[in-house]
Amino acid sequence: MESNALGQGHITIRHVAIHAGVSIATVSRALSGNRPMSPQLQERVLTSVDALGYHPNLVGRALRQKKTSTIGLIIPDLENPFFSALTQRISRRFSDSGTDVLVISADNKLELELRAVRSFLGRQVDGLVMIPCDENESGEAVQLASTHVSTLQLDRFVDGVDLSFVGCDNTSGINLVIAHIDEFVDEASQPVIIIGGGSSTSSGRERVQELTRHRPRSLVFDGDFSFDWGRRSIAEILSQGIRRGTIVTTADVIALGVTSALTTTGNSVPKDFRVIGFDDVGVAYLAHPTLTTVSQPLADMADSIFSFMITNPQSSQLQARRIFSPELVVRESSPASHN
Amino acid sequence: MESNALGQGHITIRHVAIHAGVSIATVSRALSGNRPMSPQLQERVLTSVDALGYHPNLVGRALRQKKTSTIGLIIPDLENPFFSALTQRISRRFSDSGTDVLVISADNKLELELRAVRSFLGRQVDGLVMIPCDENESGEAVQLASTHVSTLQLDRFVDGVDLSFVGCDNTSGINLVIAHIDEFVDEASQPVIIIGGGSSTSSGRERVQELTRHRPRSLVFDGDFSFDWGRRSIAEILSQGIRRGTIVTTADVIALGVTSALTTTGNSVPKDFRVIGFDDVGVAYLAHPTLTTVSQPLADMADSIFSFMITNPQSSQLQARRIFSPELVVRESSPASHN
DNA sequence: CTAGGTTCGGAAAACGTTTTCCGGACGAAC
DNA sequence: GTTCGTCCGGAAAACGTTTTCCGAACCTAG
Repeated sequence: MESNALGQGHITIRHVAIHAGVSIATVSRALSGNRPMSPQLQERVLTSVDALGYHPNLVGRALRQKKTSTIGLIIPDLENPFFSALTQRISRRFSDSGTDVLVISADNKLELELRAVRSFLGRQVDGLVMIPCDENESGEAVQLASTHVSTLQLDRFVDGVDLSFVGCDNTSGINLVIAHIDEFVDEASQPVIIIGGGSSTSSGRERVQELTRHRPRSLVFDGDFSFDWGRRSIAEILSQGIRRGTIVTTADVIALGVTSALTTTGNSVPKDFRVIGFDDVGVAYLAHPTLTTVSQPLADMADSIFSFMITNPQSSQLQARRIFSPELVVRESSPASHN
Repeated sequence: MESNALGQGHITIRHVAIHAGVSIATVSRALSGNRPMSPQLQERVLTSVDALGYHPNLVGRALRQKKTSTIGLIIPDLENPFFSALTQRISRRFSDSGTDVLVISADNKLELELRAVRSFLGRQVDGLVMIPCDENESGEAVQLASTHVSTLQLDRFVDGVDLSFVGCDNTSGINLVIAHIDEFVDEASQPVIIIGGGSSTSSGRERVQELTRHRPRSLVFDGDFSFDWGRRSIAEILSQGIRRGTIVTTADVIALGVTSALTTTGNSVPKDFRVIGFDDVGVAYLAHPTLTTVSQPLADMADSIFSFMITNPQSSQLQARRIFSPELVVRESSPASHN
């Protein structure tokens, strides 16, 4: 395959310079437009570039410029559709900007998360966006990142670290849910069944906290952000003899597992159990029944991340906290007032 | 945040050398273990490394070593759960290997795909794995990649490019589906309704081709690999007055949209329509009804990619074609023989 | 005691860029 | 005709590593 005309390795700027009969500096300038030059000379250089199929080595460039035109994105779990949607939106937002977004999945493991941070730092990313795995245990990783590069926490934050953050207002999101539930006369002010997903993440904890604040005597089950936990939680609930109620989950993935397990076991949604999710991932409206949930403004969040990364001077101390307001989307799993 | 003890930028190997009172070369060797050295000296160096919080600049290393310990992965659409599952498996497989997997999403756009290739090549990845967006139009990107770095096509391949490939045997997968359908006496050898997802991808095309080979008079609808296309296709089918049949889709995402639209419009699955997917993504068994589908051996595929990338000498011409056999998973959307 | 080998640390080259600095050529102004 | 800018191209330094090469020191064997 090596279609390289010259004997040895890759084609470098030096080869182009020789081919065009100019200096290395000239080639660099012709390509970058960094300094004006005579059009015919530039033309000559560009012809050589094309002829040789030269592509600049970004590693060399990065070393010299101390800048990689790259930001890192660390995701706890790519299989969580909320995170993959977020990833997609962020990439899309950056796609025209000249810096590209490199993604590493931490697979929900603290060790891998830390390794990902180290890797990105070593690779000299210009910025780092991370969704921390754990509110407490991810401190080391986040701390390390933030001391070396402009870092942004996304969706979840780490306790004690005073660092920039982009996310949604979980409290107000839950308040929308509560207000919605209160429309049902039979359920108003009654305890609910709360199925949480990892109280060791800030967003998971915040959502559960706000729920229990409004409905103190609620039943709380805690697991992780997965379909499977949703399923398993229902097994537990049914085994406790519970046969009806309003189930509020802290993520759509959980809610989908919940409705699946409920209908499989012959329980009706929303007749026996109302189910409410959070995030509004794409599959939420495909579920059967379609899922009432709280929708996060992904595009706005991506915009915010973008402007933070682009405009933020490297070592700027300014800590932005951009909290976005979510919206309630009522669907079949907990239909509106008419009960 | 810059906790850097010295005035200027980052801590380099030079700072460590000065701090430990040794040469740069010694620091490098102490860290890499590249050449044996007296334990006490090594100890001294490592102490300085810790004291200063030094982390090697991988850009510098990469430039020198002509190797980045990195492979690139280009995904057409991260929101497609099959691709995100695949991504997750691949990352996981590489996680202990010292090379990390960087992901870029092409957002189903040829232009972004090409840009991603260029970016990865410029960044000197040691290998490139890509799921091409389009069987014909992605040729340029794949070609470009393959002339510069050891490249692997995944799940889909590009026409005309003779290049290594890892994927599943779509033909045998569809044959499993056909055999399954033939168990229904009322449907045996009857035409089916085929809902394809982009005949401009090799896997999409292969699946539809094999289906029409067995069921020549089938109705074929072609769209893309998305939930939404699944939904829309049903609108079209119903508008044609079709009220029962066996629907075979070429991807679970489509099938999920299909079942969703069917149940929403009051049609029963599997009573009126049987629905069959492909891929066996995580949500397939959460759907209502749970989805019959063809399961791809993701872990085996990830293993194969790993060994190709690790063992494959850079410019080795050997073209591996690792085709894995999928398995049929029968669930509620097209229950087994008893009809 | 010397010759030869082995060990181990340092100086410096190399990787592929960008960019600073320098110097030559040219034009204009006095 | 000299001087001063201005323009434009090249030489070379710099970025942070790794690795080759060299040389000093020490040890062993003859």
